[in-house]
Amino acid sequence: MSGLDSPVPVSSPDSKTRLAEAVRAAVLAAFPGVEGAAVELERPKKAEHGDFATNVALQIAKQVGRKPREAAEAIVAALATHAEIARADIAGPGFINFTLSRDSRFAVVAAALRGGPAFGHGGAGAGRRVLVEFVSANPTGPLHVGHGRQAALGDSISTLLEWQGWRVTREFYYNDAGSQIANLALSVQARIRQARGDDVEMPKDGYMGDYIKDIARDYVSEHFGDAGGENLDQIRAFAVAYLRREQDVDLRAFGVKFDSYFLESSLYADGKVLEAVAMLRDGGHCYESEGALWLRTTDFGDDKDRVMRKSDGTFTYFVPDVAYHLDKYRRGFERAVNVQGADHHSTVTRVRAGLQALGLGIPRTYPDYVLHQMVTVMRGGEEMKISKRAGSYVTVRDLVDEVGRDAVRYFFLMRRVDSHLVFDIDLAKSQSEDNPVYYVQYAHARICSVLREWGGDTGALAAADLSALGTPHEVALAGKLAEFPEILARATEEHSPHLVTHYLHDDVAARLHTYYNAERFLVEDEALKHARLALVAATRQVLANGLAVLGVSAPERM
RNA sequence: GCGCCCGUAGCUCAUCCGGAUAGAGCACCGGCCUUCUAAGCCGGGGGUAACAGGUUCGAAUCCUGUCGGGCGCGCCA
Repeated sequence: MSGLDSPVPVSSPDSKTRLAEAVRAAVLAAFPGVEGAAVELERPKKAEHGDFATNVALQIAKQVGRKPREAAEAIVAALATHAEIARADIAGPGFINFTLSRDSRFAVVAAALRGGPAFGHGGAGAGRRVLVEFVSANPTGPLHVGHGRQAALGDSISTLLEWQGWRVTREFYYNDAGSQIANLALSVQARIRQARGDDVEMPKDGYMGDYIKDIARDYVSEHFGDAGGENLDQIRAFAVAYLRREQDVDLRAFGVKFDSYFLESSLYADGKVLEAVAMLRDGGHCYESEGALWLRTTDFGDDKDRVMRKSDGTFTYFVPDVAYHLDKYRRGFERAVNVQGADHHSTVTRVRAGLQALGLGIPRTYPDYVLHQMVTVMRGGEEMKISKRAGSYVTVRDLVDEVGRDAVRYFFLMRRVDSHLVFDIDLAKSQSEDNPVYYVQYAHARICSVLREWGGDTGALAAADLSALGTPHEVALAGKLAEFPEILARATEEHSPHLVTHYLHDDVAARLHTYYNAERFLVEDEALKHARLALVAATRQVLANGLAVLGVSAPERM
């Protein structure tokens, strides 16, 4: 292909890295032996502060016994000529502001177009393995909105990790044997009997949603030998299979795929629970009291010790939890990320304590936890609390049916995980720029439309001559595009997809909008037209890649 | 009572491993404008970042305390 040389290696040092190294060298040249001079380059908020800024002079001023601005002058004087730097200015209390050359400013356009769907990938994971556990809903009912938030978060965090070179396994863990499942079987049994006219009560704390009646009806129609609902084991197996199937339908509609499903019961069947108990005992942190077996988790930072085996001889959930995470570690997952609701935060300390008590040298912070706050759903200015199917809560399916998968995913990712999320159904449905997902998708479709209207070879734009670019809008847009790989790297480290949503909306789509209003792209001047089309095509690529990380589609027409 | 999270413009939220004048959208006010898609544009008012201390050259950001809200504190999962 003409003009398309070998693709830019995505891991090659970019302007920022090269500049940081040059500044570090200058600092050492100006102040030999200076310590702790970590050169952090940041992208200033104000355009007049240039493309990059560093506070290194302020950091070292005291140590080297100079005023910050004097130190900054010395550093600038020591700075070797650098093709990418157009100028270096000292400003404010002692910041050094760097302005890049025009070529450097727009280098991102070719990088994004050549990188294509891979633009934004990084190598931090280096092929290591990570297990992301999320949703992990017990098969006792339809998925609720909290599970939806977990599904969106877990899937996006997984994608982010993949983009940084991690080998990711998405895993769904579920309890198929505990007391909640017994309760499910009893609830179905009661509905079977009620349906044939028996005067029976629902169990205490039974599941009251209409779906229990559906399961009862299907059970009866498929199990003629048990019209009276006598076979509780068979009912339980049927109900679990039924609800697992339902949850899978919902997850598929949501576009989430798991690589593996892990059953709590398998930990018992495979002897892993007993093995974990034996290991904990050998570790010397167990004791018997009041007829129960305890683990001294207070040795590892817990505020009280935890029961492992109850006085009735059964284990608490804590033991299989430890066995499960030991199993993750043994399967070769160097890291594990658990996405759960904040109501599980009390398990964090005790699971980690249990893993420490094994004495295997598992990292103290294994696994990582992403605990999200509550979700409430608003419609017509009022909180929506119930659904027909589930009875007492709003389901993922309700949301997806009403506003579509893209909006649900985007809305679940828009907020920091540690703040309460209000899902505004009316906003999610609206086709207006007030709706953030619509706004971002529209920006993408609009660029596609411009490129269609042009009708030229978009592949050739990667090699376009960009020397006609240079307006403030163009500089600002290109600068934001260049930030994309950094945003992804940070979102990965912090398990924070919301950084990507804000970046796409506020930084990319909004700037494109401004640019669109300020300039025409399909102008007479061929060189200018190609340069502008290359810039917007690069913008399209960034929007598409960002949406892909969120699991949201990037439509070509709207 | 104890633990974790939150408190930023009228509203919804960014910024938070310390940096420059705390940003964006909506709403409000004043002008202009009718499109490569069907997103109007420009300008303006609006802030004690809950509160009080501390650390620092510098605090929305880190630390302590107070107030307010959410969640969790069982031999339930």
